[in-house]
Amino acid sequence: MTRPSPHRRIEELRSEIRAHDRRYYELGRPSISDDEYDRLFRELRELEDAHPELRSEDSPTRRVGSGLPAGSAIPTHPHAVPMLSIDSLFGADEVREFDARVRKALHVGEEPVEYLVEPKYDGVSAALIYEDGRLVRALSRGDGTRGEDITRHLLGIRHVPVSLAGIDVPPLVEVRGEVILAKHSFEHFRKLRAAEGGQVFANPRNTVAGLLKRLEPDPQALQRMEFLPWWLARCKDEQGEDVAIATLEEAMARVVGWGFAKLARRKLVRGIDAIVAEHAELEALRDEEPYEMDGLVAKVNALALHARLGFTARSPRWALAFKFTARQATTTLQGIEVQVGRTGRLTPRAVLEPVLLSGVTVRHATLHNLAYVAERDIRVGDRVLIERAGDVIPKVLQRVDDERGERERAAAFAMPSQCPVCSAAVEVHGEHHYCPNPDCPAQLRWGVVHLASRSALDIEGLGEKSVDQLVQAGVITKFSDVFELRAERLAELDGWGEKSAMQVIEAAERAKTRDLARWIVALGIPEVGSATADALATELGTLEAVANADRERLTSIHGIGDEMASEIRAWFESPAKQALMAKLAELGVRPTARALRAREGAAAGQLAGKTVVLTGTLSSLTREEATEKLRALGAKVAGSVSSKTSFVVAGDAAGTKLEKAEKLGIPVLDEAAFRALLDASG
DNA sequence: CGTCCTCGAGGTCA
DNA sequence: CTCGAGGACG
Repeated sequence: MTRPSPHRRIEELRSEIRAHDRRYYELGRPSISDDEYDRLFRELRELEDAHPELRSEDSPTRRVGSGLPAGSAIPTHPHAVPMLSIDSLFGADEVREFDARVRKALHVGEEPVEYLVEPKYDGVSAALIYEDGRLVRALSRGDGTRGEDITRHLLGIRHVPVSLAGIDVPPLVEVRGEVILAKHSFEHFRKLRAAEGGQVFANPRNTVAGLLKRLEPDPQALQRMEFLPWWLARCKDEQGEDVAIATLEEAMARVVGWGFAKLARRKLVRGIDAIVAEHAELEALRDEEPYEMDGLVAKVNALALHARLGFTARSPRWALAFKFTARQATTTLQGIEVQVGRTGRLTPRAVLEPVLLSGVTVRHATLHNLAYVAERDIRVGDRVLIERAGDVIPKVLQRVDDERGERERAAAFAMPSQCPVCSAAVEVHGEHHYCPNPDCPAQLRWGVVHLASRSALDIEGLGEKSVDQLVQAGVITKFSDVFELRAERLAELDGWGEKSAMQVIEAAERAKTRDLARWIVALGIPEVGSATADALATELGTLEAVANADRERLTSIHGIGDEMASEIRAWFESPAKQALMAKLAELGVRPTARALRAREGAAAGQLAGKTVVLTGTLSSLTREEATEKLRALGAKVAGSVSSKTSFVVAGDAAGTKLEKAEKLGIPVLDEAAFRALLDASG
């Protein structure tokens, strides 16, 4: 095998890397994996190191920061043209008002104005200054009038041309744009950092900001960042006169011609309705975009009109930012409560100044445990960044620095040493704190809620609210009271009419003979959830058999090990639980025995041996129904995607499970395909 | 020992 | 729906 000469190979690598760079941008997706890209890049750098004579100014490797010794602080320079921010608007009405103001100022009557519209990518703004086609300086926004010198950082970024392409490059050019990190790069980076134990940033934007603030550029990290241009701030000819350019569209075309990335979603529209429509379209595409975007930016296209419209103190009058509903928000932490859960676990919970987040007002958010709070040094009074995980559960991501600088901060959060509900001395197990008192009212409350919940006995009319009330009133003082509710007693309480009382009593009555697996779940044995309950039910058949099974029998069941067996034995051997069981039996509780042959039936199903994962929302049936149907066909329905998953059924708004399935190359069925499968097997 | 999987916990709103 | 912790298993 003949080996190409270093010279040939270097040229090959350079052009290959440039080609990937280009595809990476124009398609918004890499044509090869990041690792593969890194490998090519490394090979090129090694070859260049070995053959200094073959180095070239325009090699992709020249982008990487040169590693000069750092000064004490990043120097700043003035912006020749102030770097203002664009006014953020939050509703179609505000956008229409903006347009009305523009048309009034321009005296164009009803004539629609032409706007250049593009996604507002969530990154960090930067200005790149080129003299005679060479990058001489890069500045951050700073305070708008002066920016920090981030030249060495920007040189390390792919697609920031060191020199502008083309023959007719004007002697002075300033291009502004956004330094961003694609979502998949952020993920990669986050995992890497977490593995190294380095600082982990909350989102791509913070990551970029953090990396640009470092005195010493981090070449590896910078290589993953990208630059998307959004404005040509200056373009001067030899005489120092503005080069004649009529529209923003034309200006951006030039920028692309010089070698900058082209925004696939930038588009020219006429009139305000088109902007509103584009906003809706982009918001729908939000999850599919490779970059985080938080809205849309629309700018008046004709540059002559920019001059006529001018600026307010803070922002240009010819540009608007139309934001999407926020998914992350910053708010003030007003307090930290400690909740006691069903298992006695103490969970700190953030009390927040109410803030609007993806369409809902968030007042509380989880703080998980003491370690989580301590690691982030979150204290009452801090400004905190919150997000709804999977657009559902709010959580506090991190503390954000207060612009007003360091203030006196509250004391660090500490877990109480006594249970906030029953005052029992708190015990610590690993990361978690527990109230050890089995009679703690909090445990009773959550225990009853759990027992009545959908996945357990599904007793209608016994939600959190009513359980609270009944526990408070002393109607429920132990689990078995649920099955001894009396209409006369309920009638004494507020909000309980004859009808609702009857309904709950009947629902409880029906619950007595619910399926065995549900009953096992309802008991609330530690470590025993629905999967384990299911296994116990199918293996042992009756509640008595479960209660009497010894360790050996238990651990012989697939999915049950030492730990679970101990918990199960301990539960059934505890005198209090034995009393409970006796009482339940006396009250007529007879869980419906599980037919042991259910397993054989399953084995014969069409989907026997398959593991299926559901994600997203199906429109024609609920998750439970889908799960049941799949089980009936012999499939195992798992909660998370792994290499063992046979296929994934993805409904609307599918989340990370879908991504993972795609990454692992696991087949994905959409709802239609899933229905077809069910029909074919049914 | 690493990988897979289950458990448990946590908002708001209709 | 998602995440971390930790149990089960090969």
